[in-house]
Formats: sequence, structure tokens, C-alpha cells
Amino acid sequence: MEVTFSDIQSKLRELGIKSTIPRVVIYQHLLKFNRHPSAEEIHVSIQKKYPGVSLATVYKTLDLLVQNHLASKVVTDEDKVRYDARTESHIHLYCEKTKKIMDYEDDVLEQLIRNYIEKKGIPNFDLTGIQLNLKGQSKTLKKQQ
Amino acid sequence: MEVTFSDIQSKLRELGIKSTIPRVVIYQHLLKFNRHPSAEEIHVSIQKKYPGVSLATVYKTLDLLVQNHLASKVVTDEDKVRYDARTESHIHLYCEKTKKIMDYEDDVLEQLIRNYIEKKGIPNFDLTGIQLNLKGQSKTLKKQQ
DNA sequence: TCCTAAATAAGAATAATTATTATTTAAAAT
DNA sequence: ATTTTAAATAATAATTATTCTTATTTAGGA
Repeated sequence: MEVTFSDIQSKLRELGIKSTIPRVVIYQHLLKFNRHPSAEEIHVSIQKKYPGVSLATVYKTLDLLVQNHLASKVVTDEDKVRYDARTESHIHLYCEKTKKIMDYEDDVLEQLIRNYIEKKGIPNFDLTGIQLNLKGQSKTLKKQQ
Repeated sequence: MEVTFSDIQSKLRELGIKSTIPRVVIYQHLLKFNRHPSAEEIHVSIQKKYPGVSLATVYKTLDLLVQNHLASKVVTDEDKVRYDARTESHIHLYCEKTKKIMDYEDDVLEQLIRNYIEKKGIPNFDLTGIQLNLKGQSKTLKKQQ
């Protein structure tokens, strides 16, 4: 099930993106994170095996991936942007205590929103994306504190 | 209908917040904006009448208002945070071209989401807030370009 | 293998936000 | 009405995330 180096090479070339080692490595690491890493976190996690890759390249590559719909930005009340390799849209649960973002799978809710908006339409607005963030606290955490 | 200086003084004191001139002025200006200003924009708009108020105070006061539920943070893909004096939750339309945030009034949709989540419940998560951002482009703008 | 445009490394620059500290102020106590 | 005192503020330095600059390197086509 692991996505290999050459899998990613092919994918990038399909999209007309030049395949470079930094790009493949960054995308590979983003895919491996099941949380939602910041650029900094990806940079750190890459250092071990690829010490040469600079933080600026991480930022540029992540933006490139977003532009090509291989990843998306996740914004919260936090001060830094996080990235997500999941391209299918999904709901984010944001825990205000731990600042962690969890994916929440609920196709029914998502379709509910999408259908409603499509049926009703929003005047003077072409919808391109729905972003639903549910803020709160994870219960297990609350017990601990 | 204008919210007066002393209206705001009372409101702050009700909440046990010390009423100071910078605080009243900042909140008053936030209420007057119908867009969603950044801390910087509020600071600039205050300079005319109250040149002494520092940007740091604007930041601190806005955070205070958020903590006391008199305002809320609005985050988008943009790099800076915006503030909103509307406390009732509502939907934001975010135009990717102009970077403008518009309020979108749709109590039915909001109730739809809220009901669905309440009925179903999310395992291990206490929901405190729903934040729905609809990304897209305003149609009138598209014609112009 | 060579060529060239594009990508990268390294670090400087920028922009938003937060921290520091000496001074000022709101409001409670006198 | 004064005095007192903890909290708030101004001014600005510091920090943090992100972007920019430029000399060097590299991918992939000729």
C-alpha cells in the first residue's frame, strides 16, 4: 500500500510538473502524515534522510501541490497554516485545547450541505469549495484535565 | 441605533472587564465595520480620532473581546486574521479573487447542520462551534475580468 | 553529452503577532 | 475628593511564519 518514489514521480510528470527529489520527498512525507503537518513539521521530518532540503523549498512545493490539487491548506484559529494530502473534501474537527485537527468522515452531512446549496444557489456567487470546521474539545482530553 | 460610548462601557463592566478608552473605542469601531477588519485596519481607522492607541493594544483588546464572546476570529487562506463583531454564528462567503469575506445569512442551512450533528453526535467530541466557509468567486467580479 | 529553463539552497527580508517594561489609568478604598 | 494599587497601555523590541533574492544546481529535452 506504500506509495513509492516512482509512483510519485509518475504522478508529478502526468501533471506536467518537473519531478525533483525534494518534491517527491515532500509529497511522500505529506502523504505519510495522518495528522495535518505544518511546513515546518514536514521540513523537520525530512531532515533525517534528506538534510539538504531547505524550508523555502518545502513552502514552495506545498504551494505547488495545493495549486495542482494534490493537497489542500487547512486554516484554523492557530497562527500557522497546515497541509493535508487528502483531496476529497472532508470535515475537520479542531480541538481547541490540543490544537489538533482530526478528519471527520461524514459523507451524508457533506452531501446534505452540498445539495442544499446547489438547490438554493447563492446570489452572485460561484461556489468552488465547502469548508466545514467543527470546533470543540475531545472528551478524553477533558477528563485528564 | 448607534451604539454609544456609554453603552459599551456598561457592557464591558457587566462582563467584569475594566472599561478603558482604548477598549471602548476599539469595540465601537469593530461594530461599525460591516466588513471584517484586520487588527491593522482597526488600528488605522482609530488613528484619526485617537492617535495614541497602539497596535499592540488593538491586538490585545480584540483577543479580549473574542475571549468574552463579543467578537470572533475569522480565518481564511489569507495570511492574516480578521475579526467579526457578530456573535451569532453565521456563514462566511470568501471570495478568492478579492479576498473579501461576506456574511451570508441562511438560518435554515445553519439549523440543518446543527440539527444533524446534534442528532447524530460526534464520538469523543464536545462541539462548541460550527464554522462554515464557502469559497468561490463573486459573479460580478468575474465579468469585469 | 550538452544545453537551457526551471528548481533549489542559503539566508536575508517582510509581515503579522506577541513580549517587555516603564508609565499611565480606572476604579476601589479611604 | 484624594489616595492607592493592580491592571492596562504606549512604545518598541522580539519572535514567528512566510516570502523573496540570487548564485548555483539539476531535470529532461535536443
